[in-house]
Amino acid sequence: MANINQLDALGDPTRRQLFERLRKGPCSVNELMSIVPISQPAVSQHLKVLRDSQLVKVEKRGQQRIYHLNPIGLAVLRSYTESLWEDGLRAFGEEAERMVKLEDAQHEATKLNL
Amino acid sequence: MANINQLDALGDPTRRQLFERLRKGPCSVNELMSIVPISQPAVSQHLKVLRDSQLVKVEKRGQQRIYHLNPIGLAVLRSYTESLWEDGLRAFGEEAERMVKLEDAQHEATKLNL
DNA sequence: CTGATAAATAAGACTATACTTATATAAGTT
DNA sequence: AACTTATATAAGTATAGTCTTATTTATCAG
Repeated sequence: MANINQLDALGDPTRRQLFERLRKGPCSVNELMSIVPISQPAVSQHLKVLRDSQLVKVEKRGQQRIYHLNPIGLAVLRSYTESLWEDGLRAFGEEAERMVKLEDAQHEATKLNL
Repeated sequence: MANINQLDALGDPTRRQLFERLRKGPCSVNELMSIVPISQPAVSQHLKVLRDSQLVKVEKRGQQRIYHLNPIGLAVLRSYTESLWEDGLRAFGEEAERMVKLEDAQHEATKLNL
């Protein structure tokens, strides 16, 4: 199974908060610090995890680091959930089929009880 | 921000293994135990997390519990990554726009250097 | 009813990981 | 060059969360 460590990266609430901020647009570490009640190093560590998962990338602007969404990780995650959804549809289809059969059976049963 | 704890649920590798098995079709706890090198209670605990996130649901069959994918959680996760992808496209679009501008500028510069 | 099998829950141990403080790097300012 | 601002890295601590063993609940077979 491939590297779906985007899920690991998003598996932490604090990291999700940072990530959710980045969804709205690029942001410096300094600004990211202000939206989460932890120290600067902690923020940097979270950002490293997000970077490693390619959900996010950095751009150097002077002494600042501007964080952005990284389409690569987003694409991986999307294609994963997309294929997952297909499996779900299949599963749900089978379920629906069984439910239909059950309904039919009940319908037959009902007719017999007339 | 809504309840995206599907991401918490999938933020653990062992849990992902179990979940990946369930993608292929329904499965009893007993069978799930065999694909992961941990005790039965540990498996049950993971399944509880997956259930709570609605990624998975149980069907009682005699003394067995058959686990299935649950379309609800899959749908939530999918719609989340879908909107995420849109944000990514927007971000990538802006980036592309900037790159185009940069190319234009370089093109102009090149022309000036003729 | 007794015993066996399947799974869940309880409680505590162990571990991974999210924090902290301290320090390093690197760019900008005077 | 010395000082400040912005971020990253290092190393150790604290804690959340993943395990374990023991026990409970529930269903089936004799």
